[in-house]
Amino acid sequence: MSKERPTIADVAVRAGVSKGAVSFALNGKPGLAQATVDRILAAADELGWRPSSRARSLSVSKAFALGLVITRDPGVLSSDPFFPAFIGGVESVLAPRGQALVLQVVAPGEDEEAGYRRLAQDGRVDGVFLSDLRHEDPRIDLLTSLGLPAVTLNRPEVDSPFPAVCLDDRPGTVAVVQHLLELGHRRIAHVAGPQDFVHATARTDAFVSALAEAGLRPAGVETSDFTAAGGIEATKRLLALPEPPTAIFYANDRMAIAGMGAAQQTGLRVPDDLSIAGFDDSELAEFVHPGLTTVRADPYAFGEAAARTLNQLVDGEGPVADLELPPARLIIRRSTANLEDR
Amino acid sequence: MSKERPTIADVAVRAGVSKGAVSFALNGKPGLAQATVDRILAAADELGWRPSSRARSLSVSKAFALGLVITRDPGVLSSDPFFPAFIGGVESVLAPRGQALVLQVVAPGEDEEAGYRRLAQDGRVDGVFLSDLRHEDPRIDLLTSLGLPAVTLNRPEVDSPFPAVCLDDRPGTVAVVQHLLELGHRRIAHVAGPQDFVHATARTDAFVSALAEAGLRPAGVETSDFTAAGGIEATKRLLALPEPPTAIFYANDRMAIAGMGAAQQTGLRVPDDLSIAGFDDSELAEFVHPGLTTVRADPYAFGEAAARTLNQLVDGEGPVADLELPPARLIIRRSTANLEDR
DNA sequence: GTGGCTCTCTAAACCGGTTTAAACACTCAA
DNA sequence: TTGAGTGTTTAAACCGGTTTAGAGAGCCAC
Repeated sequence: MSKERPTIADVAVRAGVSKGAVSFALNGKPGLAQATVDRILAAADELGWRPSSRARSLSVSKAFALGLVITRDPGVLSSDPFFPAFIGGVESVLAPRGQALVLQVVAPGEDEEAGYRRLAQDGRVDGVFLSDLRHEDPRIDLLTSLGLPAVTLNRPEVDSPFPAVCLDDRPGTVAVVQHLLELGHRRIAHVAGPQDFVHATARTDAFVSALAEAGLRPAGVETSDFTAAGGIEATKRLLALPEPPTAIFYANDRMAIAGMGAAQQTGLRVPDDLSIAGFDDSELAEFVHPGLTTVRADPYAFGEAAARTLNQLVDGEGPVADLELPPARLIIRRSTANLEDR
Repeated sequence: MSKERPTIADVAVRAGVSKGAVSFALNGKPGLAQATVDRILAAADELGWRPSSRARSLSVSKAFALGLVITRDPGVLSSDPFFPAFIGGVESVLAPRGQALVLQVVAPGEDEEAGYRRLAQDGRVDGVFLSDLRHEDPRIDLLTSLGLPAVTLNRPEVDSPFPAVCLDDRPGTVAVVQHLLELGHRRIAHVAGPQDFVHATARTDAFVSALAEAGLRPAGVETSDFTAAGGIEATKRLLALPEPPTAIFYANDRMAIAGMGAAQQTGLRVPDDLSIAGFDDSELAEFVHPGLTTVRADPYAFGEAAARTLNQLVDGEGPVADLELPPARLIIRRSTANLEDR
């Protein structure tokens, strides 16, 4: 029952033309009589022929695929709201073009470099998305030397030959701080992400400088790791300070939700005793109790934009411009409240 | 600086042999003198040559890639703890073999069939994982007619020519019910997943029959959609019953956590007034307040097993047996408590 | 010396497309 | 009648591997 797939030669025979003619017709190249084109396409249709991407890949030296290497512990990845939505956005661009997305998950301990190397040297992808940028990110040089086109998610600090698609976290962060200030908070702390990540430090920096603008200093900044467990630890340390904060801004929702649980466990009421804000607007943020004030980005649109930009680069039609997406914005829910309300 | 990649011909010249010899040496085929093999491998090494997977694909008619089509709304996918971990497990098998994972995310409304068709007809993958099995799942027939090897995640109800890798949800579900019964609960309700999914009904059925075994009937069964919003709606309906449940078992953690928030919002205390249990043991389950009693499967191991099985099938060495993984098991936390404790 | 055997190795076909150079058919102008 | 020009089509090379049939070389036995 596994009918052999027809090849271009079958179509050629059926239409009474040469292989080359079929190829021309399929790709809309000029030089064929319209009648011939019609006849060829009809024959292809009748045979249900679709060109083998394997053969095409070989002859045009393109993979018709883009790659995404996710360097993250699979366990932690589970509850990361970013990638699934991002991938959805990427797919929405790739699918209509007949491209595929090649995914690679490497645990932090493993050889991340090897992941990119494999993708490049096997010629499996035409370009990759560079996410979770780090300071002095070695991957920029790696990809340059591999000759693999890439798009960076946000702008790296090192000199980069690659276009960047950017979603500025800072306005959202600043909005959180202002919101908390307006509510009367003065002792505001921050649970940051790992400081080797550019986006983590961006949020931290924006937080600190927004406070500075109001003449305040952070009530505490705890560096954590974006995980729920880490969020709890950081929360405990902050609450144990001689002058504990009245509000905490977390660098992601997961830490915020976990931190909120930890605070509640110690008997604190949120938001009466402690205001809490997160970052991501993950699905649960709206539905935990109380609903989490957070910052919403649009990872789906991020994925779309990144895929489009990477394709522009891969297609090689002129220089590719950086792209700035609408910034993340504040979503106010019940987890933050007026300091006087208690 | 983009040094042209060396080809097998370059290696052949350098080693002073024919292309065929290089191929033999690389693939460990017999018939070459050991000295020659060494010389060839050395030459390949010096040139940094790795065979192009494009060319290999074409000549051996294999893609060296497996496919996963995820039919789910990207927004909902965000907080699904299953796939990322599953993919991590798959990768752990694929990476050492030099295989790639091709991912496709299609929104429920879109043409899911087209997703599989593309993967098959483009010859992009050698086989696919069939997840989220549905009743009378049309994809079994589709893949059969496409001639695309597959492995099903759990056993489909329709006759299937594909091996199944199974992780039984029922023991975990039964354990939840028994746990709640032991705590003294008699009015136990269930928030189910969409009943067109096999795994959703499996949990529901196990729930109902476990209760029946104790001579009880469900205090209510609300079918929902695995989302946080759906979990809240279902919870409200259950709590509005004339005889509301004292315990609710949710078909996944996301609905459970959201439902817990909803219950708390109405003034109910968890677990004092209402016990809550989930399913998945997602990262947040441990850290919400109170910690969520739930059922833990091992999606990473699931991914490993599925990838191994699919590769066996693709490699075509004899019949492939179904595989049964250790069942999910109960994790008891603070969200469930003795009925008398209040 | 010849046939047969084993051990190495190579030339060439092949996978299924794309692309280039050239051939062919036809018209039109000189 | 010839030549140039235009439009259409094809044959063949090519992408970079794998695989098959067979060529040589060396050795042994008869």
